[in-house]
Amino acid sequence: MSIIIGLAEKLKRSGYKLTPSRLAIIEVLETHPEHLSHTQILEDGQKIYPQLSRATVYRMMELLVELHLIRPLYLNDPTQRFVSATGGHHHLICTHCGTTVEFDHCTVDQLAQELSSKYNFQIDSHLLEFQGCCATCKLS
Amino acid sequence: MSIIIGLAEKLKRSGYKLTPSRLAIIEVLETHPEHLSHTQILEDGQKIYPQLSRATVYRMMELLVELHLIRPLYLNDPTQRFVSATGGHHHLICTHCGTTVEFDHCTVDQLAQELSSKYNFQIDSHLLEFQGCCATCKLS
DNA sequence: TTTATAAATGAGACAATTTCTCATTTACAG
DNA sequence: CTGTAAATGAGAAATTGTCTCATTTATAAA
Repeated sequence: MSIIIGLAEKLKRSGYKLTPSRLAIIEVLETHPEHLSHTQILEDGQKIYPQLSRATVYRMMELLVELHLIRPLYLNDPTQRFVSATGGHHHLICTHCGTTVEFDHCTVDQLAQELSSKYNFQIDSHLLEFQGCCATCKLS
Repeated sequence: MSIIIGLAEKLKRSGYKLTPSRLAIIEVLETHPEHLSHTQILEDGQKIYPQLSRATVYRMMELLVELHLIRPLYLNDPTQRFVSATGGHHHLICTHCGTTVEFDHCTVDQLAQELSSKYNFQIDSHLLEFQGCCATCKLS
């Protein structure tokens, strides 16, 4: 699940205005478990707020990435998609059929600490993706 | 480093023809340590083989991804880039300035095994990305 | 409540990226 | 050498991403 709770509050708290466009985008993000692309967010957002424009979606996603609330990722096509940057949202991706399994349990915290001190890098989040072949595709 | 050795042999062995276009692309991939985009590969490839076309670059990258020889990734812009899918090529990405540090040491092998049996997934490769703030950006 | 103001927006032009088609060429097995 | 399927280049078309600017609006402060 990629549900991100409380985006509106976090935006507000950071000093940004809560406009109908932004609320529509947030509603889409909070109610869709998928890994949405800009276009999907635009289309679903327009069902809630028809004047929503493409430019606003791009601006909003850029803002949310800056605030570390979401994170861009690639799955298995050339489309930029987004997942929550808070909490573990990691993937097993089948490179044959594109099936994506999400898992939360992740064991890289210690590695993160080591890298952080080695490179003097403040680590905000991480993404772990395994690529391979799913059960179904293994049969064919 | 993102150097990928032996692409030509692997392609050949999988039954694909070794054309001048493909050899030019391979040469670019094998001699450039950066995370190249389609456009960069096209431009550099045309220095080796001037008639190389954009369509061929797209087709070739798609093929190499299918064969698990390279892997698409995002850094800090909406451009699709590629790294070797063999061996560890992981990243620390600064979300402020885009600086990317690459590291090889990775500690997810056991996790990979667990996931593999839990989901009956054959895992071919993985990608680990840490996002945060680099030493320079922390100062400003 | 009203008002002032910076922030945010939509619309659409524009630019870049990606996909597709199709006639022609080519690598390579036999 | 030859036949063949695979691969290619060129450019059209579609999609995705960026930018500008006149207008609107959320919100803080009066």
